[in-house]
Amino acid sequence: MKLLTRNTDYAVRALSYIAMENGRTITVAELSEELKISWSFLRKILQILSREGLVFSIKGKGGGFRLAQPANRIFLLDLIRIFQGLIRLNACIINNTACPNIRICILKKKIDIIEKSIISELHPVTLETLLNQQNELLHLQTI
Amino acid sequence: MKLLTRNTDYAVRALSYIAMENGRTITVAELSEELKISWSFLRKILQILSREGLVFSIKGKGGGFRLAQPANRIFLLDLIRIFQGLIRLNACIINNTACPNIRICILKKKIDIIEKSIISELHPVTLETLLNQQNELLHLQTI
DNA sequence: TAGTACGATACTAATTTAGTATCATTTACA
DNA sequence: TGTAAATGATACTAAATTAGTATCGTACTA
Repeated sequence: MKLLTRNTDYAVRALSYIAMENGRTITVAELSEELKISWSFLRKILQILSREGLVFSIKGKGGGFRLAQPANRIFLLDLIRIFQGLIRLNACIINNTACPNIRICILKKKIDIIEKSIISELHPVTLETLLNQQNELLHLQTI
Repeated sequence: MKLLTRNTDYAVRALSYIAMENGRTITVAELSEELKISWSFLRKILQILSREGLVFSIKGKGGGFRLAQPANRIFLLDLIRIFQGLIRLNACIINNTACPNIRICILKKKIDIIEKSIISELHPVTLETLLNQQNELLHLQTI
């Protein structure tokens, strides 16, 4: 059971990289090189991010991608939604054409609680959060 | 993202059925019929439960399965472990040959918290819990 | 107008989950 | 004693999801 798939993971990394370049336009080629992630896969991911309005794209020579939103408006939960769909832990048992077995239903409550917990932990996490974290860590290392 | 796979789901149902028959020996054929679950799939699941010591089996004519432990000693978390492996939400990102990107590491904390929350919600859930729940519900309906 | 970049989309490959089949062994009992 | 009923072990197939690639088209810049 994975909380984040590779898509999401790479999206986070790509966005982080772009964010740290302060408005420079970044090509997939550069991202791929710097992050050591397959060019074509990254390409697809960036296309999706663009379609979803998280980055905007500039075509042609000198083109590339920039953030379409400030880092504190880019939420991890949105990335998860985009690449993995809504978080629904109980799809299997509960939505399964009306679970034919009443004795499992106590689990629904538990699962709802877990779902809420996941969301409440992840809700405050934005691209900015992740970047700040990095700065803090870097700072600590220099002390 | 599923919290429980079908394996686990069916295991719970099968064990519940067996538990409610008060020590009678139950065949896979009966389980399959009553629970409307594929015979061969159930068969495999019961074989695993047997190997893992949650039920014991009686071979030959008149044989079948019984619980090898009282219902309050059969934990949902064990079933999850058996059929899905340990709950490890961060396998992808963190254990991934040392996540090459420091900026993701704040997620580790969050993910650990979520993992703990899942475990603490599910830890108290035993077969007995699930059965009692059913009794309560049935009771309520008769009032 | 050539080259560089993204847009759309279809395709393949790998992994995980779900489900089936088969042969061997044990047991009850007619 | 031998046959049918049951599980044990294990290998296999199928479906679904995730991961990754390829290709052709379009826009932009120099």
